[in-house]
Amino acid sequence: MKGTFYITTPIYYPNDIPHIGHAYTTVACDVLARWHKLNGEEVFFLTGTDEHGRKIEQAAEKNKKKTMDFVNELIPKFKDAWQKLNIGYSRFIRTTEPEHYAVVTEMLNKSFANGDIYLGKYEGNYCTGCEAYYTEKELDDGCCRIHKTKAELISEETYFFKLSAYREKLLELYERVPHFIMPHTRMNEIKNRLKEEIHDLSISRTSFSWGIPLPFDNKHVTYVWFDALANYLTGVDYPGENYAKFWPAVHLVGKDILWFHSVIWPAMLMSAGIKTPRRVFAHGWWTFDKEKISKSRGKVINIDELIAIAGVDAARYFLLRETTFGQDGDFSTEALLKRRDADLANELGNLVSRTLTMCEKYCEGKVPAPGTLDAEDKAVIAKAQEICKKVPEEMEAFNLSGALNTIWELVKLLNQYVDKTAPWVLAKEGKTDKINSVFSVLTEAIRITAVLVSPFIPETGEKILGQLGLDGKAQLGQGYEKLAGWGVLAPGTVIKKGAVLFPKDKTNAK
RNA sequence: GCCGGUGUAGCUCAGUCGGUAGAGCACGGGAAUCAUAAUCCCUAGGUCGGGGGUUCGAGUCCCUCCGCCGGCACCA
Repeated sequence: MKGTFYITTPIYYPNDIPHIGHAYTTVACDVLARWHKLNGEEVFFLTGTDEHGRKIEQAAEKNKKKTMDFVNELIPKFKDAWQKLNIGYSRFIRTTEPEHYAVVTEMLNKSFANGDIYLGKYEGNYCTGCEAYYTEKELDDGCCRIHKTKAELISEETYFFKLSAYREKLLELYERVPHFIMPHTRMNEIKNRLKEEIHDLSISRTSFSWGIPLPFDNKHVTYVWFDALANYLTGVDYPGENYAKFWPAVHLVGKDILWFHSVIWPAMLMSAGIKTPRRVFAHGWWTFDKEKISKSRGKVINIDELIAIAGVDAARYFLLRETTFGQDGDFSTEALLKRRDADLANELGNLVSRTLTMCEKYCEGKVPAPGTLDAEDKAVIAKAQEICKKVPEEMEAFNLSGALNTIWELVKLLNQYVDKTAPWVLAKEGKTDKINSVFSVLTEAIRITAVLVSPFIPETGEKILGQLGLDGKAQLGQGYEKLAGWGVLAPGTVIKKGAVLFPKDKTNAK
């Protein structure tokens, strides 16, 4: 084993319908998890749901259900979505699990014992209709958007966490771990914000009861922070074996919740005497046909719709290739189909297809032993080896789109190589030595491509390996060093050209 | 308002330590026929937002103006 890798998605609010935003974070985590697994590391990949809070409590009431029953009915939607998207998580955590209560309680007790939690008064704009506080920004001219009534300035007793006490320590953390927050511009934003004064954090409520009671005052229920964020510890059975093995985690989050993960969460951990996370990466948002995603205006794409357009792998590929990882992107059906057709069907799919067809025709359907390798053959091998070195560097920097770009350099090179060597001409001329070299190089380079691509589009990766006469799953478990080497595919292996990888004629792949 | 970023070919963007501009896509032309009519080759004369400065020489450094974008966190 080469070490461990622990990656998390945020826990999602189960009241939502899983849509492209959830899918993006989750797929990106899945790709990183698969990559590290491919690299021979032991991987723990956590996702789940955040099930406490006033909104859930109210939604359950509205549906005339017991809160727990109501929540239970919402969870399959998420699990189902992840299964369809081929997400290989290690654990699906729910904040309503008893184990989680224990972890949250312990963290609260530790912070309390440290003197980081104190009783105070929270003052805010309160809408009686919603029974909730709102920030200035969330109000229209001081009025609640739902009830259109003036929010009242009221105060209530709540416990605070001394976030302000951790300002310096957080800044030190960012200095000590240069890539703690990524991308770099986000690090700057957070640092700048922290240069100013920060307020302590209200961590309890008395206005609802669906949550975890404070261990030192059970009139109060834990408000989001200690509850939701602590899931990352519960996920690895803190303080048990998995925790010892996998912590600290890499958190992948949307840019909207970066503050929580890069400021509040590390401060909480410091207070509880627990190691801070390894890294927090904030990705961008998707627009839909250039418009902000909005449920009310129908500008949402849920996961079933996403997959229905061009299949699972095309969807996964699109999300990670279309936009530089970390920046915002625009989703449209046309753009997705274009990616599927141009990159996946025409370039990758067709490369496999033309190679295997010719291999059947000119090499009796077997991987040939190479003939004498000339300069142009060797150039392809050299490039493949170079790419095998570059991709891990990009994955290490979480540059997922960059990694795909690099992999496609190889795909493009191989199509060029086919055209340049023109095996159909070689066949007419009876140049079997060169033909053997060409198909030896091509099949091996395609094998490498399949390996590189497998974290992103796992189904396709395995299919290609299968067509090369290999057992895809077994292959991918062998460790990157071996898989990225040249000469793994043994001469004489019988290829099995299968169905076209990305058929274009149907708009519905599945 | 404060902080930060950005403005480069029709579109999306690369441009490292300053030395007279690059890629992908789209468009146009051609080659080839193994393949999912897929692939490959050729074609970009863009005042590098405006102006000023430093320098032998500036997308590349400095100043200034204009435009656009992001952050300003108890938005669970």
